[in-house]
Amino acid sequence: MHRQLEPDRLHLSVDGLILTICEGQLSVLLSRRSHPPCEGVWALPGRLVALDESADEAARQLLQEMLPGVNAYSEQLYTFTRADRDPRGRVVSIAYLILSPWEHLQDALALPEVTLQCFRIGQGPEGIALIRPDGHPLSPDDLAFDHGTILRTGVTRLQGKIDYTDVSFHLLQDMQAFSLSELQTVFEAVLNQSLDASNFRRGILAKYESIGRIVQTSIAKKQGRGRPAALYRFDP
Amino acid sequence: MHRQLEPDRLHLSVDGLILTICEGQLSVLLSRRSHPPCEGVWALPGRLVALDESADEAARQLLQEMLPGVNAYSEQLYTFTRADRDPRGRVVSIAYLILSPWEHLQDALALPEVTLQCFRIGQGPEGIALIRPDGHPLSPDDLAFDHGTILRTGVTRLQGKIDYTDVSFHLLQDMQAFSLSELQTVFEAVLNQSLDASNFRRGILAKYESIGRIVQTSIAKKQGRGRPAALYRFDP
DNA sequence: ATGATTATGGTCTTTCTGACCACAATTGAA
DNA sequence: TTCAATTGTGGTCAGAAAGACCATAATCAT
Repeated sequence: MHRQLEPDRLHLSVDGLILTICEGQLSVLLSRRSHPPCEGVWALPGRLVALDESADEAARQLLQEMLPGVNAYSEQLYTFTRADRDPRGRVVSIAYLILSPWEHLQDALALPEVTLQCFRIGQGPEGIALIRPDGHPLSPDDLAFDHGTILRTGVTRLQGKIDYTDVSFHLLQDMQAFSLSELQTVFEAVLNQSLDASNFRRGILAKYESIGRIVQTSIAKKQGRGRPAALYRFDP
Repeated sequence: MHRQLEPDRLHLSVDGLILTICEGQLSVLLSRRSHPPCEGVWALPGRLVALDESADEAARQLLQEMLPGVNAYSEQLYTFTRADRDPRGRVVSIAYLILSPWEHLQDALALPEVTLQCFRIGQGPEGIALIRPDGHPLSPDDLAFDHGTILRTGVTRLQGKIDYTDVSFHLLQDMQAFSLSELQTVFEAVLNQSLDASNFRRGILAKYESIGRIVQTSIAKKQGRGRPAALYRFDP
């Protein structure tokens, strides 16, 4: 896996920015590097692209290796090409924005061979910060290589497209049976602001129910306190 | 320039999707390939990325080579990585969306060493088509490699961000002295629909004049027929 | 002068948005 | 059991924004 990179050659890698909503907070999965460079530093999971595979395939393969069994939404985010971004040599990285419900990730993270850890993404007026599982804060700039830039780019992109695309549904535990409050939680975590429940529901239903992309399955969920929520199904 | 690509190695290139508004129509600059593969076929201008330069630098360099003296707006569009996209071998291409006022391009296109040609982009219900300078139509799929896909991706992206970013101003002849009709022409060409002049002006001024990004230079342009238009300056 | 043309400002109606309230349906505590 | 707290759902209402449309201003061609 950690074979030497040849100098004077261009290498292509994919890096996965795996985002999820954990306990109501936007979070990212990071792995601690076990080899130089940046040994011991937290980084996005990455992988070299083989000569016969596309970047999309490589990203899917990466996900398979890092989180066996997880089938997540994935889209190309941006390509990072600074010549000095990797001290080993010329490595161009195509970053992928990967979205998955926390419940799916949880199972994979429990596997012994999986080394990824979940960091909360705190969003303040000065930008974003990472909160380690033990509560310790971390700056994006503390990540390996230019992964802090990738993180910021990805979060901004996600925020930018959450309300004119369908990405939010891929962060739901089950897009075939979700309540509007669950969807609202996704929006609030991504945008880092609370939304009015009534207006939110009106907006979502106007956008999706009128064209049949969302239908009420009329099954009432009976769980926590409060009135049980109606469940909906999303048509991707 | 057309040195052999080595097999079993990954090559990185940048392709430039140079868009402009020519005679009120969205247009793209293409070059006819003079060497195999795809000899004689129209293609986006492209260039290999050197080992010591970033893709942004390579794109700027490409522009310098193809259109000396033109200083255009440029942003990364998407990275195309299909393993079989180039018959010569493994070539990953980072596409750049490049926007320039037609008046600037015109000067460069007149130079004898410049071989680019301007194609109108016709937008119908079935997608886009290219109109050669001689009036002959051409499908995007007739372009070399996957350049048709790049073209479609770029046009869609431009349309998507024209009304929440500042890209439109980079298609104006002079963003330091333009009339609102000129800006409206840009919008109409990109979106391929006519807009109400009154509502358009209200929208633009509300978005930009209130925060000082646009200021009226109060110089009246005296040219064609009709009432002379007030000129504005855009602060980038 | 006169009509055609383009620019600009305004109205009016409809739609969308945000703030807010009322009530429904559940749970947990008194 | 009753009541308070909690969560979900529907509605109102005012203000903002968007779209259709008209009126007028300032130029040019004839």
